[in-house]
Amino acid sequence: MNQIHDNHVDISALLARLPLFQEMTPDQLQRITAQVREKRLGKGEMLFQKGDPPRGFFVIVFGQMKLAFPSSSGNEKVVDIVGPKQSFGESVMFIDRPYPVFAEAITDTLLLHVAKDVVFELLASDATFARHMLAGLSMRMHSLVQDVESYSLRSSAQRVIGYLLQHCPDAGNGSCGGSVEITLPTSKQIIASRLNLTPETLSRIFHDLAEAKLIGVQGKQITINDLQRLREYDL
Amino acid sequence: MNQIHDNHVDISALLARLPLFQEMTPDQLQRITAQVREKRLGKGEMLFQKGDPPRGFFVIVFGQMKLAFPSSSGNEKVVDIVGPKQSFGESVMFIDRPYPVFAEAITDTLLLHVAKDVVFELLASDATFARHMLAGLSMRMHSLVQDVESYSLRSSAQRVIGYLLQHCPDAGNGSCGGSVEITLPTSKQIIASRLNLTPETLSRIFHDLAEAKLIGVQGKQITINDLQRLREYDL
DNA sequence: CGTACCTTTGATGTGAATCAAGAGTAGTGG
DNA sequence: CCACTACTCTTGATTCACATCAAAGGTACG
Repeated sequence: MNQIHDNHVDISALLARLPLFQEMTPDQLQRITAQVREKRLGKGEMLFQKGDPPRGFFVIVFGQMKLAFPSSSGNEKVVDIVGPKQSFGESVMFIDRPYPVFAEAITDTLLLHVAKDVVFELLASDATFARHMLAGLSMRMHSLVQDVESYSLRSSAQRVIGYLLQHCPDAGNGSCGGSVEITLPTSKQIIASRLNLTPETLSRIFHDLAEAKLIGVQGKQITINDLQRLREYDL
Repeated sequence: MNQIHDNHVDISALLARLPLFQEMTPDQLQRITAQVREKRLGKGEMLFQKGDPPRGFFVIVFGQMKLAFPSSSGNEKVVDIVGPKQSFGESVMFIDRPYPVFAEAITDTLLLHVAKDVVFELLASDATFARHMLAGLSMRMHSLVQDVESYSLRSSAQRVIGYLLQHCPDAGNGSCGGSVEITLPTSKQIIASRLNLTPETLSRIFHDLAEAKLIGVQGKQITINDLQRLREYDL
């Protein structure tokens, strides 16, 4: 049975596990939960379009969403791929602007929608919440800035390598020269767009890296054979 | 006499004019002011390097700073050009990370430094301040996202045109087809980097636009002859 | 088991970078 | 005030990384 048809979700428990709502009293959590709306989307369904007015932010319970710019000539630029426990749409809440991207479900997805006014109430009453919110936004800023760095001064191969390294489960272990297994979170075309590449280019880069024995590719399974050498690989 | 040598600056008055500190009681403002440090930089001086630990954020009183990524091979990527009344460095305060960019004075500059702990105190005591902070960060996120859109799916000429349109004094007036005068805020090489272009390419684009009678270029003075047609210009 | 989409591979094209000079322009000091 | 130095900006010739176009496998799913 598909998860999308399970109708009982413990919203409070889900929210409590998010960094944003940590350190929250059960009472507060209760008030939030009462105001949260569930939203189910089938694969390929649109949550909002670029230009729509935001009324709150979203948290993914299960599934995957992509945030992207539409573009004339059908192609689109994926800005972010968002998975379970992650949230999106916070920042536009705080400025009176329409969404600058659209959001589409990559797979069947269950979302929670937290209304804007709940957030503003919490902000007024709870300084910890404000700090968490600021930290969350700051994190997102940080990754965006990293992306800008990638797009601006790294080659396509370097961006792919950077992506693989970021997605190593065993993060930060510099001394380990062994092999690591990665499962790509979604299709190669979406990842290509996320990295500002065409699917063709991504395919060729994977091919080249595999030929150089740096990685192995089998569908969505990527094996990094030599973390050290991959990090140092140039061009 | 150069402004950098004027030694008396009314910090409170300056802060009061920033969106971030609007709606603040004189008492609060006083407490902040006491904790603010002035910092003077000569043209070309470095404020911080990529990798330095942040201890607060900065506000520009006069002058100009550039925020940029260093890069092997001398070239650098300018992420932002910041001018008077604008602030920078807020977001890294909220996450325990080093600066992802460096900051260098483009001209002689006077800055105010607001220490991290002052911000956290205010955050705890004043929900309005928290909202302003969130709004400020959100604005910055929004522009970064716009930049990503530009870099990803606009041609170099489109980015230049977008830049010119953004810098029209008479913003938002769609019906006016007349001419507008713009003064570039800094050197063309820095603007080129900001737009992810080489100086050569920017120069050629200006040349082409001028040849098409869409703009006039005289040093830093750009005259937009036909707003309408410039907006529609394609390639 | 066929249709629709994702992925790979090859051939070709092109936008912008790079390389290389020269032409302003601006600060500096005699 | 002019010469000297140091940039910044422009212009042209050439190169290159990546996109585009085209077509053939793979894979998944109704």
